[in-house]
Amino acid sequence: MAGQKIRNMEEFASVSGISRPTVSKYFNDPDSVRPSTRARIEAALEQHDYRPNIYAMNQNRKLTKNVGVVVPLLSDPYFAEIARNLEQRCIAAGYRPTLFSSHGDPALEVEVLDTLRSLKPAGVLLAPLGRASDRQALERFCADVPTLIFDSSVDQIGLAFVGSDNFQFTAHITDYLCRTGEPPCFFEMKTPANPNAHRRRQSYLNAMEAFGHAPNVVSVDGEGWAFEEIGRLGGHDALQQGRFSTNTILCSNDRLAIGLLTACYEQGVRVGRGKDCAIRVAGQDGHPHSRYTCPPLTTISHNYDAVSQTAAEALFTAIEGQVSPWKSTRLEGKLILRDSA
Amino acid sequence: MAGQKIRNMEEFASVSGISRPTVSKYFNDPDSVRPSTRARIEAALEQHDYRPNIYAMNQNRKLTKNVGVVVPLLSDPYFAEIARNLEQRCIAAGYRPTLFSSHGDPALEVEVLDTLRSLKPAGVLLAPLGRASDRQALERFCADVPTLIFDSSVDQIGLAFVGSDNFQFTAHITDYLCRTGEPPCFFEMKTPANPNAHRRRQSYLNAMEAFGHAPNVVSVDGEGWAFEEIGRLGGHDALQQGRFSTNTILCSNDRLAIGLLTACYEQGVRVGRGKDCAIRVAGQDGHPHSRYTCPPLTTISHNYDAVSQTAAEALFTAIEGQVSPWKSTRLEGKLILRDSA
DNA sequence: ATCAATTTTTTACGCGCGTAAAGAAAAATG
DNA sequence: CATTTTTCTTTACGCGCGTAAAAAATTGAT
Repeated sequence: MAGQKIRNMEEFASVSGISRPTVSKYFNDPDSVRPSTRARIEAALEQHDYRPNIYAMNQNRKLTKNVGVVVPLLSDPYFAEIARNLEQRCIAAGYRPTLFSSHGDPALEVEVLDTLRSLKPAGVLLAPLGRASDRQALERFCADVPTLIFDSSVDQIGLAFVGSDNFQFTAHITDYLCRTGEPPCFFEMKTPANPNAHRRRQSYLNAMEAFGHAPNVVSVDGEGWAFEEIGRLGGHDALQQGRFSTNTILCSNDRLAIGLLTACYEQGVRVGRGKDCAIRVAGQDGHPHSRYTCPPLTTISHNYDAVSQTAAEALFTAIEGQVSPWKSTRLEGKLILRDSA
Repeated sequence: MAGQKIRNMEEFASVSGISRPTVSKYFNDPDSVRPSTRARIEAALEQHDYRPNIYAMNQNRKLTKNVGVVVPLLSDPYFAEIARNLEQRCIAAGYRPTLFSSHGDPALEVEVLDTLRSLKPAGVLLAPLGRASDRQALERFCADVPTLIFDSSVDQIGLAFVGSDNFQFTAHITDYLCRTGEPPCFFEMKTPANPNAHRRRQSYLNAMEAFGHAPNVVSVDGEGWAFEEIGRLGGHDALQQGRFSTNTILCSNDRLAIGLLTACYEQGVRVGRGKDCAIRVAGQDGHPHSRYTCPPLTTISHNYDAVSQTAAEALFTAIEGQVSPWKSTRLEGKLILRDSA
């Protein structure tokens, strides 16, 4: 860190003893220059700490190294966690990730895509809002920008889809619940934000039929992304009205389950698999918080690492020129047994 | 949206009938041109949807419209929520926010600041990691970039500090607990990540002295930002070893309380203010999740809106030229009574 | 209508870098 | 060693826009 301050690549090139175009080439891809040249540049880099002006860089490059990461709701730790994971993978692969959240609002999602477009990203990892998304806006965006859809699939949009196998999720945990006690009721939102919810309900119905049990879907009112509150209020209603036909409740997702647990507590209904417990409650997602509910929540967890790795790698190979047909990858979840069911 | 595609400001200027420098002036500040001119530009804007190239824009502007928002841990819904709030305020004020998280890692925090520096932001809203932060790196950054520190104060760095009044927080809730039952023990991490924790402990000691009660600080081991797990494990130990001298526990923060509640559940200790409950537990922060614990957590909540509004406005006025001396603003919290205490 | 103040137009340059082309130098090959 | 291949240097242009300066046009008030 000695020497005078470097103002631009011209100056840096001269102190490093390499021509500017070669230095430019190095910053675009360090492997594209001879090892000895690379060493000289990196030696100079250590002495003079210079960083290329990203604005001048991106202005002329046909493709930037920017990658957008978009999630529907960043205040949901599940998305925050997966976003963090994706972010790290982008950095490791030499890209510059930028994080966006639609905050549950379709209009904001469109705005995010517009902002993203002006960033001229090399690619985008997008978890759409789902049902509320502006389909056409998504399609137009995907036509312009290499976009990989994750978490929640919308038609056959983008380069590919990577997410969890919701059928397997629900089939697996329904199976577990049936084998260990009364068959579950299914607790869900009447108008879920996320298309995954429909798959889970269908999978529940299939699994129950396979077992020869009568299904019981309890759908509760509520719009938006405040799932806990929807689960709590809906849970109160359902409990008071005796809408649960068995002592076991499988929730469409963990956040709904968390709200339902609160409702149970508030009604004095003991939850768990102990003798003294009235009902069992299970969730789905492996939400970061599910470990700390009371009782800790039995759930089926996304394979966070595998989903984000598959998604990131698929995007990167697409960016780097590999053309492959649209593909949907759905990864299995892992049952996490805790005290609630 | 008719007409041919606009490639650059030159073309847009010609279709709008205004000269390019004036159009440029408009995009920099719509109010800087005559209303009639502005109307003509905006009319053209509706017909031709053109957006200036942000890279070319930012390259030459002395000051960009970028604002960095940095939080220590985005997967903590508290920070996610405040980040969302700040983001919206930036957009409303005509800035372009970019969100960063240090993910609890001091090295990452430094990297974030480096990345941010190359974005040449007009200003930064920074919630530092706290104790683990690289003080020197923070100072250097603040010397280069107008930075407003929020949530957790580090010396007298940056333009100003805006956060909550931790003394008031703890004094207020300690007061409540003392008046409604046994005086509280104080449950905290031995080596807290955040300097606010020290203020809260001190405030607890002061309050207890004022009441003439003997204080009892229970400090538990654990490094990092997995507060729930630290609270759970520490809670198990403390409960088993009988380290709580009264039936009331005030936790240094809500996430620790959430972990402690789980420990209580796992040990079969009933929490709440009912006759059949063994202990009372209270938290501090008004964490988004605190409503849904079992029992719902009594806590003292940050004034999210006021903190983010004060922080954002202070930054904007500083960016817009107002020089004012360093100042610390600490906002009071509001007690939220629920069933846990 | 007249004059001053404000705003816009015209003209021109530069920002920092990508990138293309042609020639020089270095490395690899035989 | 001569030859081919690869890499680097030199030179040069352009990207899209900010911005400065001087001239022209518009506005507002007298």
